[in-house]
Amino acid sequence: MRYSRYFLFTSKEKPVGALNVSHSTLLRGNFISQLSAGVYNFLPIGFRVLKKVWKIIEEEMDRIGAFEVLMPALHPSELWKKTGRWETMDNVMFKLQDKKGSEFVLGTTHEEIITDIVSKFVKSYKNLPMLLYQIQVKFRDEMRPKGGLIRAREFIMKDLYSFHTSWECLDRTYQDVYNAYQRIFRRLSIPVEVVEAFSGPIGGDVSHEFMVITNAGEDKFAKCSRCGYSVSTEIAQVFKKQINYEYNPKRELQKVYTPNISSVEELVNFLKRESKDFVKSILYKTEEKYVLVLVRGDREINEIKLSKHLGSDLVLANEEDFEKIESVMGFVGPIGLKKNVKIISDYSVYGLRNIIVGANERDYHYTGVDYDNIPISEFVDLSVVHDGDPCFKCGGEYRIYPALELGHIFKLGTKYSEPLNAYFTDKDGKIKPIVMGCYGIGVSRIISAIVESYSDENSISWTFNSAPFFVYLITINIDDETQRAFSERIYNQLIANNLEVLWDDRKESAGIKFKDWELIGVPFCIIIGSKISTNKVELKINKSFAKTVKNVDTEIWEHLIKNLFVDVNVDDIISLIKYIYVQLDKRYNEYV
RNA sequence: CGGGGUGUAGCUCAGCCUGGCUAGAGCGCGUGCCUUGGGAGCACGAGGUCCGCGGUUCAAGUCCGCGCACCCCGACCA
Repeated sequence: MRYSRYFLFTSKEKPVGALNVSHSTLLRGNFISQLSAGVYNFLPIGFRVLKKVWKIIEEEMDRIGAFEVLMPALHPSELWKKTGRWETMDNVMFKLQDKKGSEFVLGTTHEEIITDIVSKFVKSYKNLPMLLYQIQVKFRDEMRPKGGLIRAREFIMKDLYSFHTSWECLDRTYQDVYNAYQRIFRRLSIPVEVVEAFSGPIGGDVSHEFMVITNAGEDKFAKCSRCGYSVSTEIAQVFKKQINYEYNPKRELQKVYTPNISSVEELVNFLKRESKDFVKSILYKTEEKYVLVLVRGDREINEIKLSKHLGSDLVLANEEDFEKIESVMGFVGPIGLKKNVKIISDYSVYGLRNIIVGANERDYHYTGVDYDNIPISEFVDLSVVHDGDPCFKCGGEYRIYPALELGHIFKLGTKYSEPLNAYFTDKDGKIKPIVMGCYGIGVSRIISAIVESYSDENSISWTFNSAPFFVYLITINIDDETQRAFSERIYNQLIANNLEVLWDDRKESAGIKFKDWELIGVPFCIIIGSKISTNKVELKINKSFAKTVKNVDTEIWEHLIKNLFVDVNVDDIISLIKYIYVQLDKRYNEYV
């Protein structure tokens, strides 16, 4: 590709509103451009990267025997109503109507559609298991899109669905997909952490997330520094026997006047105490009763854990509910509750003395409360995991990492096959619901993840399998006939050897070309300049890319650094680049 | 969905408070000269629905109302 003819318009100015490296550099490098909030164009060079990632995913899906399909983005409402998600996913759906007034939705995900397809054709155990996937655009009306491709309203996703006669069969496929995902991320050189996860509204029991550690992400996970157990902070449990008890000296129980002060922050200031000296009391309503949940003031209740413990959906109590239990919103507490309300507490409250709680009376709190004077019916693990908490598996210490979710795999069971009537006839002639799994990868998000993992403010560093070109060829002075002619020979030879090259043949100053090479993030740079008169051509390697090369193969690395200046011999230059390309190709694509 | 902010040249922004004649700058773009190993220099030039609609006024980019879009913080979120 000749830069002078290409659709490539880089910018040296940092775009306003681009808060993280990937958003900023992808815009500056002209990989993407914004059409609307959370809606992006993939421009030619960005689309090249997308297709590279796409290809790796296709190869790994093929390898586990999945077949690629392409489903519509426009879905009639019927199927979504059958599974109930027309209502439960309403907050992220783009809904629309046709001219007749029939309702449609732009696909947020495709369980309904794929299950419908399979239900129509797959009727026998002989055709199971069956794996189908697609790489396609998804629509989610996020309240707040941000970070460029990281949280978009229209984005590209790989979604695989598997169909089975039994859970045992599903388990095997789940493991296959797990391994395939590991291979995909390894081939793209993305350092992922596999994390036990909450399955959320997609449903099902078991799930794993593939996360990359970065501040640009919006998720967190906890990892034990001793045993390595990784788990989403949404569900991370703590080891119950090792709570960090906080003992304060014992004091008299006192009722104190705290006018209009109900939040922990306000109380901290007003009473000159620390947030861990308070116990938050939150009143929940379950189907049949009220439950008051206690947690130390510097912690937050994890509603997923709480709901699981109570075995019921949760609703926060409202003003009316507080009247019913004769307490006051904002001043509720576990001492002197008039009505019988079940009180359960997070472990973090165990052992606390001289703590502060609401007095169930407007503008009053109790101080000097001891944990064993509160009628707590049980201590349970109910709070959001913190850095340093004891690991559920081994009692070691959790560390909390900020992360970006790239993939998520679920065992769905029959959640979709039953309502959508996807049944098969088994060997024994019995009709049974198909057992399903589903597996997603955020394809466009992967592009941001690669940039976040390896790049800085002014330069991207694509990995071997994601780079839009392998070689960036710079001709310092295109008006110099010797330089131009030599560059052209190199250019043609690179193409003849299937080495993807972007030739910066513009009539621009040298600095612009170097900066663009760095910004665009191509692994190799060949520089044809005035040193051609002393028979030398310079090779450069993207710094961050060099590190990845060094990590995977020191031999290739040694070979490289010996040859940063090479003699003007087209064949030698081409064979050097080709050699490195072939070695890396083997390393990343054959022996993974 | 709550709070805050912004909308003027392709991009980044000034001008608005205190209404007034031909709406500016830097970058980018075009032409010419010069230059070619780290985003050069000089000269000339093109480029505007001042977000939209309505109102006030002799007069609106500027003041008022409504709407739309985008950005930020929070809540929410496979």
